[in-house]
Amino acid sequence: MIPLDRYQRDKGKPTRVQVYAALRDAIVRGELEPGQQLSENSLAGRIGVSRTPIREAIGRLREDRLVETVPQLGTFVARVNPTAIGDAQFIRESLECAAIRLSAQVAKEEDVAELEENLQGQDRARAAGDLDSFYLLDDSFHHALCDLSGHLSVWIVSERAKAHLNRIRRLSLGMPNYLDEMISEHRLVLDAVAANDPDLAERHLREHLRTVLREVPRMRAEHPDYFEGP
Amino acid sequence: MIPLDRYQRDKGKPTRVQVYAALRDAIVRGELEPGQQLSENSLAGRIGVSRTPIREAIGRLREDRLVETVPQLGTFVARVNPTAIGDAQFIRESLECAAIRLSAQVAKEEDVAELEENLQGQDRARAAGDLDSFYLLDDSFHHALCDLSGHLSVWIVSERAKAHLNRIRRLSLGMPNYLDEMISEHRLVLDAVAANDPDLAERHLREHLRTVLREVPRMRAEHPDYFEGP
DNA sequence: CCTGGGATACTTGTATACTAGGAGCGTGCA
DNA sequence: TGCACGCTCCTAGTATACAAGTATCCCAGG
Repeated sequence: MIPLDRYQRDKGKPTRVQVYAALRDAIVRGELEPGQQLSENSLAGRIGVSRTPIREAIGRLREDRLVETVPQLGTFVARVNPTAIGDAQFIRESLECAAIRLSAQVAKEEDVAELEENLQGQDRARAAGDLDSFYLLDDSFHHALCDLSGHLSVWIVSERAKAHLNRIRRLSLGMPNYLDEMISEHRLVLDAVAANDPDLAERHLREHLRTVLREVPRMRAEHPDYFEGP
Repeated sequence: MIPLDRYQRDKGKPTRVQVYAALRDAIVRGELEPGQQLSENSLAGRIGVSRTPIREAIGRLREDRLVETVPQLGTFVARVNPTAIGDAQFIRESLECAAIRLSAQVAKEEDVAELEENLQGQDRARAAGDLDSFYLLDDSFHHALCDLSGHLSVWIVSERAKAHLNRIRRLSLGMPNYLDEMISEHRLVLDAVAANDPDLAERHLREHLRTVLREVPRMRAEHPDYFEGP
């Protein structure tokens, strides 16, 4: 259930970081369902380490608001919070749009070539219907665009802040025509960056990011138990 | 040396959160100097709790990049990293400027009145030469402006991301005329918000935030041991 | 049949014991 | 004198033991 092996190739005892990555991924991918309880003891037993590293991993998840823990009672996978999604979207949009303005100004041919290759990979993943690969390529695409700005820590901050948003993103991939839309929007963004046009790049990126957000109501209708509150 | 009592009024055993807040404050205020070693054992003994809550607090500080730990060797207060400052400034600027655009659109009279009161407090703190109070009021001012946007988690993310920047901010307060400059810039921002002018508010805020950044070279000249690498 | 109380089996939080590894110093040998 | 080896102490990392609190189930009693 917890895809630890994806983050732990060396087969030694997993570290807290690997435990964190595995749990986070399992939550974002929906393998651990909202509301489900995460027992430190059973996780420790199943993974084969003591409670200490498990606790540290859960502590990070708590800061990401991916889990909620009630003292002396239990730790539970958080439901998706619509307010948190809105906030995450705002943060993501602010950071990525600001970054891409710089990126568009400094992008060299080789940078564009690399992004181009990624984009073709997205096309292949779509043709193969491989949602997992597409999700990873999508992330790499935005990550690379962000890093081009030179502010490497922006992606790190953004990544942690948009955990709730990622859960929606992951869910949305199954919608019909959604991948086509994503790819053609990525194309527009990349072309603007290649043309070193910050204004156009920002506009297309902002539009693209909001496409994701527009899926929220549909996701909520399809997976009502994923969401919390009003 | 560690002002734990500032975060722990009830005199019970301090929690990990209180330990984190106290250590973070001590580092930002410069009471714990860059390069200084933080021993989990001695901290635990001095504060009167076991290593476990200390470790969790140090774990968060590590994520903030305020400390660096070398396994089996020790944990050390990080030196201020110029790259980290640049990144923090970029993140802060992106988030706060985006937020204030919304804030300026929705600000009501009572919001402005509250900010006005804060601003007068800043004036009193300047007159009294009370840097600590000024720093707190400055933070509240930006915090309140940010929250007006409705995206409450923006401040939380920004706060954690700009830890390195805060260390500079705190150092800069001693510069002559610096407080006057801060206050008059706050005035410009607040007036633009009161006038519900997003563009003007953003422009003044961006200008204000960069004033802080301009102090970095001077701080580096005065406290060379605070900084790392080129 | 319904309700109340208590044992019990969980939970997280904290404290402590143990492990592995690096730093530094002192001693002994060349 | 200088270098090298080894011992000792300290570190973080991990495992385990203990404490405190909550939900649940079962049984007794009305």
